[in-house]
Amino acid sequence: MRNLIRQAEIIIEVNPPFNFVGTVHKPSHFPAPSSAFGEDGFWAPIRLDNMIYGTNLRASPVGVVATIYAADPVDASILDALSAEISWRFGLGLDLSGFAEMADADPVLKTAAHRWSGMRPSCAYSLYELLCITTLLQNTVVSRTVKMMRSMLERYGAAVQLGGHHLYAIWRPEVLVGIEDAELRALKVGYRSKTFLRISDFFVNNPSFEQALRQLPKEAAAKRLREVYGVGPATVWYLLFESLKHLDALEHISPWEQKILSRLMFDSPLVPVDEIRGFATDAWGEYCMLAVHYLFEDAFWRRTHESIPWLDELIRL
DNA sequence: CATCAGGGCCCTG
DNA sequence: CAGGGCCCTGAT
Repeated sequence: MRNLIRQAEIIIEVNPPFNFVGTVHKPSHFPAPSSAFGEDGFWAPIRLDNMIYGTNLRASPVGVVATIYAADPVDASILDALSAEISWRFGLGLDLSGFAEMADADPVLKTAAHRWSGMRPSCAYSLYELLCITTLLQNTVVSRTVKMMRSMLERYGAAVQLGGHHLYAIWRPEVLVGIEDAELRALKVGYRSKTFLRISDFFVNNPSFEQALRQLPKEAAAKRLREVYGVGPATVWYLLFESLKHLDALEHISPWEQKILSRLMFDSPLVPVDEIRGFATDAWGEYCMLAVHYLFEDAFWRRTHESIPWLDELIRL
C-alpha cells in the first residue's frame, strides 16, 4: 500500500464553457475502484514515467485545481508534465464554444446541453489502461466486467490510499508480459487472457504509441489502433472518443448504444444504426459523437433521480 | 436442470 | 465476406 503525501497544487485554466462535474464524473461508466468522486472532488492515481501520483481534482473559478500526492517531493518539470497530462485526459484544452452555440439551438440536444454545458470527453486512464477496460467490456455483461476488473486490480494493480478511498492504479503492461496464460485465466477473464498478453507485449515494445496517436488525425489513429490485437470497431470507437478526444468518432454504434440512442434520439425502441448515424452526422457534424455523449450521460444522470424503466431494463447490473 | 445471449473480435473457409 | 468459436454468468 502506497502512502502518498500532499505535495503540490496545480491550477489549470479552462476555456468556458466548462462543467466540472460532467467532465470528471460519467454516470454511464461502470463502477471500478480505480477512481472516486464525491463532495471533495475527483480522486485517482495517475501513472507518469513509472511513478504513481495521487490526484485530486476540484472546480476552481478559472477551471480546475489539481492537488498532487506523492511519496516524495515533486519537482517543477514533473508538475508541468502532470498538468499537461491531466489537461489532455480530461479534455481541458478543448474549445467547446462552437458546440455549445450549436447545441443550444438544437431541439434534441437543448435540454442536455443546457444542463451539462461545458462537459468534456474525459478519461482518467492512459490509452493502455483504457484498452484493458474495453477488453473487459467485450462480449459480456457489466456485472462480469466489474468482477473481472476487481480481480485483476487486486492481483496486478497497485493499491493506493487516497482521500480516504482505497483505490488501485491499473497495472503497467510490463507486469503482464511473460506471465502464464493460465494465471490470467484463473481470474476468469476467459479468452481475453490472450488479448491482455498480446496488448501488454505490444505496449512494452511501443512505449510512445499513445503519444504518437495523439498527433494523428482520426482515420490514421483508427487504422493504427485496428492493427493492435483484440481491437475491433467497437473498441476503436471507445478509444477515439474517450482517450483521443475525436469529437466526431461515431463510425461505429454497438447494439447496446443503438438501443439507448434509439430511445434518446427517436423515442423508439430500435432504430437502424445507419439511421442513427445519418441523423447525428447531418445534425451535429464535427460534434456528432460529443452530442451523443451529452444525450447519453444526461440520461444516465437523470436515471439517478427519476424512474426511466426502459433504461433500467437495458442496464441490468 | 439446460440453454443462451451478452456494451466483440479473431480466424477460417 | 459470412459465420463459428470463445470464457463465464445470470436470466429465463
